[in-house]
Amino acid sequence: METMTTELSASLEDYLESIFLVIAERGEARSKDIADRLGVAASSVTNALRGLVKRDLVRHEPYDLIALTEEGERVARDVVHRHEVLTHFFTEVLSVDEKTATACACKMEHIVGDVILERLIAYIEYDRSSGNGKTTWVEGKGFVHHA
Amino acid sequence: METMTTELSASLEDYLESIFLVIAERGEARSKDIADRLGVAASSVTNALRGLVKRDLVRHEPYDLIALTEEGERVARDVVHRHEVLTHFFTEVLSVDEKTATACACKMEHIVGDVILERLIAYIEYDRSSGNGKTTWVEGKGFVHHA
DNA sequence: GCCCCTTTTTAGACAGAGCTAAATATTTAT
DNA sequence: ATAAATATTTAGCTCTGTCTAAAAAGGGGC
Repeated sequence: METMTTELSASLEDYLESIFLVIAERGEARSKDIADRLGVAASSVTNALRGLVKRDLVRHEPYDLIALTEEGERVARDVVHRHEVLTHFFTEVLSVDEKTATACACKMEHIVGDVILERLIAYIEYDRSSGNGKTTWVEGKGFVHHA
Repeated sequence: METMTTELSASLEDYLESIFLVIAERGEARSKDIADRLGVAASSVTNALRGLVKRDLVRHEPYDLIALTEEGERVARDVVHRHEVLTHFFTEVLSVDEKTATACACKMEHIVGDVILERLIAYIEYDRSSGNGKTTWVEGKGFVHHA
């Protein structure tokens, strides 16, 4: 049957996410933007684009702008979503600093599955809508609940 | 200077962890045990051992048992620790089922840094020593606090 | 002591993802 | 309009980490 859609690698997810974000920020995306953002060589982008085009997640003619397909945009949004939920959880619930939170989210976004993501979202919500007091991180004490 | 200790890869961390656990369980570890546990070919283990020996994390003479160096044991314990904390957090705090928790922990253990790990530990402790009531996951409702 | 079975290692291939250098397009500025 | 600057692609290399097949080592039973 060969409908075997190989699972998207962490690397390709990163490229896809970058393309999505660059388009969101600048209206269009070229190779160089992606290379700069990811800190890789331009040729690595060309290379990754081949993989993404092959999987029908990206549309791209040589030397032209980079565009996402419907499916590509869907997947990209999903990665971004995972990234945001994780960052949020780390900063809001665990009181971790932005930089550390983002760094970890960047790697975890390729790993975390639906079930855990759902629970993290629920936990953030629970934490936010604290009708039962607030839990905060206190240096030297750990997490503390204030009524 | 070349004292450049390259960061241990996720893959090598997995091998190291397996060696540690097999030794803990059976008293000794051979190639085959590791291959079976990780579900890889025997030759992949031989290969990985080269990397671990080179980094002085493992002692190994051809055809002989596999042993950890002091440093190797330290690193292995650290990986196992991260694994356990993560699994714990997922099952205890997020009420995720064992299998899903373990699967995610297996990947995250190679990623999560000290700061976040510390916070997770604190959160587990906070959750456990609930002198302020208990927070539990309720299907269809999310997390709920019981006084 | 020797044969057979299992384990381990070697050898060689391959895929993924990165790099540099060189070739080729495109864009911009004079 | 063309030369210079910039961007993109190609070609070829490297490193990990995996695999399979074949060779070599070890261990037991008899």
